[in-house]
Amino acid sequence: MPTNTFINLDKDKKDKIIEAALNQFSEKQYEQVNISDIIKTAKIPRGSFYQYFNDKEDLYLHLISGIRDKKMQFLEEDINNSENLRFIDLIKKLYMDGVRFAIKYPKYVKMMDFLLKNRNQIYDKIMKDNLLIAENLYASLIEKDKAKGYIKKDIDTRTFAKIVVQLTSNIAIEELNLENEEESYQKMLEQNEKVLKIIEYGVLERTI
Amino acid sequence: MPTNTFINLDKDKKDKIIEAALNQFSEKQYEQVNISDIIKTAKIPRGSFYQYFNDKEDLYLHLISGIRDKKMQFLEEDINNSENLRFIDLIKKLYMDGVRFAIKYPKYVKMMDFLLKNRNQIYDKIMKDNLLIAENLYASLIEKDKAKGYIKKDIDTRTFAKIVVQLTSNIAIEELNLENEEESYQKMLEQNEKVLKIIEYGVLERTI
DNA sequence: AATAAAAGTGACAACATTGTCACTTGCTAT
DNA sequence: ATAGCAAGTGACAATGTTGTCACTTTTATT
Repeated sequence: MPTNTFINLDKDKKDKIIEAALNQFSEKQYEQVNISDIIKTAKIPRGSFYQYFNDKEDLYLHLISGIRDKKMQFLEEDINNSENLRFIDLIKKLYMDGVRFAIKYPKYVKMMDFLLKNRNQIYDKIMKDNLLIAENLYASLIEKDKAKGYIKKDIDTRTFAKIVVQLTSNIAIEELNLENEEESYQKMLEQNEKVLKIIEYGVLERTI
Repeated sequence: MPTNTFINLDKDKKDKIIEAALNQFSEKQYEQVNISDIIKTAKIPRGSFYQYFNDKEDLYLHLISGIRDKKMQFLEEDINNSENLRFIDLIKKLYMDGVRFAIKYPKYVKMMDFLLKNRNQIYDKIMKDNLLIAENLYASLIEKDKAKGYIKKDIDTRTFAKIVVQLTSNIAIEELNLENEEESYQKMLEQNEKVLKIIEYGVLERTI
């Protein structure tokens, strides 16, 4: 956790530091980022950095926690309504809002992308739990939908949940192109549609 | 590429070096591996290393190329028979042989796993092409199956191919447990069955 | 204005790692 | 046996990075 000294800093200075860190972490993977670059960009002396944060990890976790808060604001409503929706429709909504989030905060998304694609200690610390929470949430919703007769009972719940976690966190992000927001948005949504269609109905021609 | 000096080394010494490198690269990600550890384990002097290889990347690419050769031996037959099989059955076979490979050469698989989960420059150099080749091969097979009426024509070929690449390279490997080969094998196959069943038939209850 | 506490500062030691180079050893062909 | 070439060797300079610490400056309190 950052020190109180950092918390009490005036907003401008705080922002400057966060911004500098974000620039680094959205361009390189965790191990490649070094404190020297951050303090150079933020124009703070070395000693100050260590007065604000324990080390690189401390700063990183602080950034991640900020991102998580922002993301929650976006998704809160969806999750509150999860009772009323079919699982597959909830996924669609979550996904659409995820795309909105990606467009609004591209650096956050790039930073999270590095995290997702770099399985290191920090990944374990942050994501293992989160992905498992998502997987568990999905699993319970899938079970409910099975009970309601929306989803085939002979589908393995766990596997289905894993697939959704995998695909939503991986495939569509390829389409994210910061140069052209509107196009990105369209492409990511389309990609999502196509993936979910396969999940919903399968690929095999019915030959009955 | 390794130098001739390395190529001409007697097999024992070569193996010792390869083995030492493999141990490192199957336990840590590329950036985390350092030459000092490798030469310490292989018990060769620093100068020798640089007489054999240009640098870490040179050694790494050499290892990868060895792995690729080994893997090809396993999959050759499957791919030669790809004409006669439905796409979905080819995937099943490729996958089963992939599992056999994983059991037989666990360190190779762990090393490749690090590569897959660490999107860096080297990943781009090695995998981008390979995954794209796989995706393209899959896409062409999917198209053929569509023509034959095995796969629904309104499925997006590219998306389907991407999903297969994603899922086959990610989900089942979680089950790899080097402590218990037999169990690993069973679990990985089961996991594969479940994933493919969802892809084949979809998850939605038919409510017609 | 004096004092104390908090914040800011940057030089520096400690450490880690890479690639080189001058030297040594071993091998081969005459 | 010896010249000449290939291979082996490890000390070392160069580089990069981290975290600390003694000192300075600023801010708050009386």
